[in-house]
Amino acid sequence: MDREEEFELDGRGIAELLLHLGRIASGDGLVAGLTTGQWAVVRYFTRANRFSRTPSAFAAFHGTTRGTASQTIKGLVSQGFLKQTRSETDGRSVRLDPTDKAKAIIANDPIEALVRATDALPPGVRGTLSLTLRRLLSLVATETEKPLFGTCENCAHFQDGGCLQEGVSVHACGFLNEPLMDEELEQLCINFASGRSGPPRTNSVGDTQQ
Amino acid sequence: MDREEEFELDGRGIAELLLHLGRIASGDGLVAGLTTGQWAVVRYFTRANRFSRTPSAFAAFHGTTRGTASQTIKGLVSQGFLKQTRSETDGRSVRLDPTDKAKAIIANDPIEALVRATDALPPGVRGTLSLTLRRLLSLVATETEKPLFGTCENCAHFQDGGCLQEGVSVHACGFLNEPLMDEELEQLCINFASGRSGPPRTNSVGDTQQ
DNA sequence: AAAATTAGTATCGAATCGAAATCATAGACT
DNA sequence: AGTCTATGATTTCGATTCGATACTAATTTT
Repeated sequence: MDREEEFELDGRGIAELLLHLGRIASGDGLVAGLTTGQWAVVRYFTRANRFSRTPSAFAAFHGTTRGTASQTIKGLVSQGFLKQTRSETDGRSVRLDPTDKAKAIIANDPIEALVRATDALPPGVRGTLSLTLRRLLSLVATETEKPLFGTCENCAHFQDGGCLQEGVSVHACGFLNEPLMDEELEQLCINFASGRSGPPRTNSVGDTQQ
Repeated sequence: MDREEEFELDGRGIAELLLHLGRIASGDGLVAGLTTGQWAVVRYFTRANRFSRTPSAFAAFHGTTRGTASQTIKGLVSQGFLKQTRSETDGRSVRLDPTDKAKAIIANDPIEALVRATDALPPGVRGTLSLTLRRLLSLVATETEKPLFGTCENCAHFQDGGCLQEGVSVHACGFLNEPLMDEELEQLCINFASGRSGPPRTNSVGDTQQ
């Protein structure tokens, strides 16, 4: 059935291909007035959870310095894509939330071509690709000693309260001792710790207070 | 058997993951004295075939302007990583060949962490990944109207001379009307045209002069 | 209270990049 | 012949980026 058979590259070929694809997909310079670096910031702050929406967390995520991150963020704040609020518990820290303008411009993200191409993959292939890329990222992040970001779904700190009552679930982060809202469970977190392997969020045996 | 099950992202999640992996894998700024952009140039010119080792071809490949490409190349020439020779057939064109110094430094390529991680994948997974990435690149390149580079293996211009005698094969490029050496068959080419689907390099039916 | 750590910002210089202009060669067409 | 257009490469310029460094302020540790 399938045309194109017998196409297997070595590790280096795949690594170069992956880099090239990322480069092509992120577009030449300015798209919709934002540079490649600015797009990365907007993407991050619309994807990260509230604990991770800080300049330092972004710098760690993106593998750059805090100085550079601070500068790029400053530009986006002045353009109205991010809104800065000081932390109430820590006088040094600031949190940056994406504005409606940021959420709107995501539709013009230059990587949309890659998004569409990926969505067009067969579901099974897409699932395999997720897993493979995730595994590669884990290996590379470990080797280069960079923090690995992830979601609650397979985080060791995640505490699943199970289905409490009437379809209302209670979850929490064991690392920060903070309750989590449902939509936060799939946001990126800097405090991610690999470990949780169980099935995703169902009532199984646990000591759920029911 | 496998731990981590049920991990499937949507198209956007995968696209962002892919970009992030590429970013992390290509290292922070300077590695071994070369910048990210310079590494991309060195990689390209050690991988491309002789028809494609020009500033313009690299610019097309990398999705940048000829001016930027020319500048980066100039720096690498003066550092002794590339050697420039003028074309004999076209007075405007120059060809850039990687020096031994370039071939040697590839061992310190910052993407080696990703290369190792990819090599550690099971062969089947690696094959699937090759195909998937290749397909994504093809879709994205088409949509963004960028040239798609590829190798002779599945190029429509490839003319397989078959096994002529004593294990000596004769191949040629139908687009440039040029004979091809064996090691050139797996080098990147800017004149790649998708189309050739047959099995890789065996005697089948063709009008081979035997 | 002092020292060390952390979060964020500011500054500076080098490098990057895109846009536009420039130059030389090649090819097409009258 | 000649002219016009297209192409390959380079240069220049200005804006931006980035990393390194220094710095301020708040927090934590000792």
